[in-house]
Amino acid sequence: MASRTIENYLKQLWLQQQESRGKYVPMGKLAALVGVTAGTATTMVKAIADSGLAKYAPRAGVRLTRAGEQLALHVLRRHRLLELFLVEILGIDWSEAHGEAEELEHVISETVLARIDLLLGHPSVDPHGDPIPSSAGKVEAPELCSLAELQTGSRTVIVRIMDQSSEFLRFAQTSGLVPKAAVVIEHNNPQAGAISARPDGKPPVILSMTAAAKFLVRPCATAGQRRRKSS
Amino acid sequence: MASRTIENYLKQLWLQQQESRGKYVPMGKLAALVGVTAGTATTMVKAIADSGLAKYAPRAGVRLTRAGEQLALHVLRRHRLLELFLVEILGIDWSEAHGEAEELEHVISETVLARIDLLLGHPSVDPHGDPIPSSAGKVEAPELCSLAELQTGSRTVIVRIMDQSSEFLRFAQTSGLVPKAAVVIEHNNPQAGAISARPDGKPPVILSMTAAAKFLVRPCATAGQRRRKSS
DNA sequence: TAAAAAAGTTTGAGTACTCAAAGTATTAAA
DNA sequence: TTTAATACTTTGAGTACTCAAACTTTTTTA
Ligand SMILES: [Mn+2]
Ligand SMILES: [Mn+2]
Ligand SMILES: [Mn+2]
Ligand SMILES: [Mn+2]
Repeated sequence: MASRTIENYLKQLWLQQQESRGKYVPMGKLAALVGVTAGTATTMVKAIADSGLAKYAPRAGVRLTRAGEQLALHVLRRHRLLELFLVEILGIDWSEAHGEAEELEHVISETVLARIDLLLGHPSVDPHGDPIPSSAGKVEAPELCSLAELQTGSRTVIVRIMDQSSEFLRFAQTSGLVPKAAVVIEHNNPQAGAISARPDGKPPVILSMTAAAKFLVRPCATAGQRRRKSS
Repeated sequence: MASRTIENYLKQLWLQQQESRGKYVPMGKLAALVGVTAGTATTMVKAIADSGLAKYAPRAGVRLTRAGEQLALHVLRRHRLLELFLVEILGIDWSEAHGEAEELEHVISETVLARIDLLLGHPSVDPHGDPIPSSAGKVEAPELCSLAELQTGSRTVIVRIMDQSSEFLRFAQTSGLVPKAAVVIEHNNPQAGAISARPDGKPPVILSMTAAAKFLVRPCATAGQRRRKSS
């Protein structure tokens, strides 16, 4: 069994590989994500590579092997099921669930995980809209566009939030920008570099393009155009 | 914050001190409970004593200080609330709950613990009938007698089981000897060294005195005599 | 009471991390 | 194209455990 330290490295690696479409993750990036110095990351990555969970290319970066990916997805499944469980069953605040799950993900047994999964009705997404990998280690993340890409007058529904920090999540919650919330884009002038989005039954919220890009939505169709089919 | 290693030492120390009425716990005993060699226990105990959580008397043993006791009770509270939670909410088997809780007790936050406590309705005993320490660090364990002490013909109710091993718990469960079960003592001849107890609606179970002593009951009044008042 | 057994302690070494600081390779700037 | 900045790696050392084996003290047995 992988130690909790290694589980954290693998999970961050998987998450980062999603961002940078399969490219080698640079050491500095990984070190920052895990919260250690670059030297520590280098040492650990070499050990991880030796156990066959990743491929290490000196001075280029690291990439998970198939085995490493599977293990990472197992950890991610535990993390996301736990987040949902904490929010739905225990009533823990949305913004705190991530931090709690970060610890619990390493000590929950398969038995307990299976009961949680059952109790939640085999859910497919966590409280932030992130997909929950199956127990067989599969995830399907549909292509989504963000609030930043929608034109003035569009109506859409938020499905996923791409930031786990409790400050951002608290802001999102008080603004009403939560998964399943219907939203109208009141203004999106590319020149302004900011948009105004109004969640159903709430006052409009002003967002920078950076902030708006963190809210993934569906459907993507904008006011003037119909969107082409996507997988 | 105490590491999970130290939390385990403290908890075992507290549990053992209950058995041996406050006497110093010998190193060998502690080592066996924690599952390390005597040398390791000696080293760790010296460190624990240095941080003020225990008093170490070389070649005599260890004893918790007030601070150590409080910390131990906090761990025990987490352990027992978790056991009940695992059984009641997640439907984990009675015999497995202890092992699961052994890991979880070190990573649950105060926030999550408070929610579990609330969800369970501030319970006072765990699934084995062990009392749950209050958040202020108080436990009251009423004086109880065991099945072994009852005379032939006595009727009583099981309230607590003094063995956490999953084999013993499975045996207890299939026999019907669980907390809250009503039991009649069919035979208890001191010369035989074994008793026969019949749980309500179940066939009688033969128990050695050692096994019978693990089932704590109330009331203690036997067939022929009335029991004197106890605190 | 001396020898043997048991219980406890110390020492030396190993694992699994971690960091700071020094050294090396790669990339960007001048 | 030399120089400087950046990224990465290596080295040496520290923490928090752990064990095996040697040693010491206490208790038992003869
Ligand atoms: Mn984690
Ligand atoms: Mn999440
Ligand atoms: Mn434990
Ligand atoms: Mn218990």
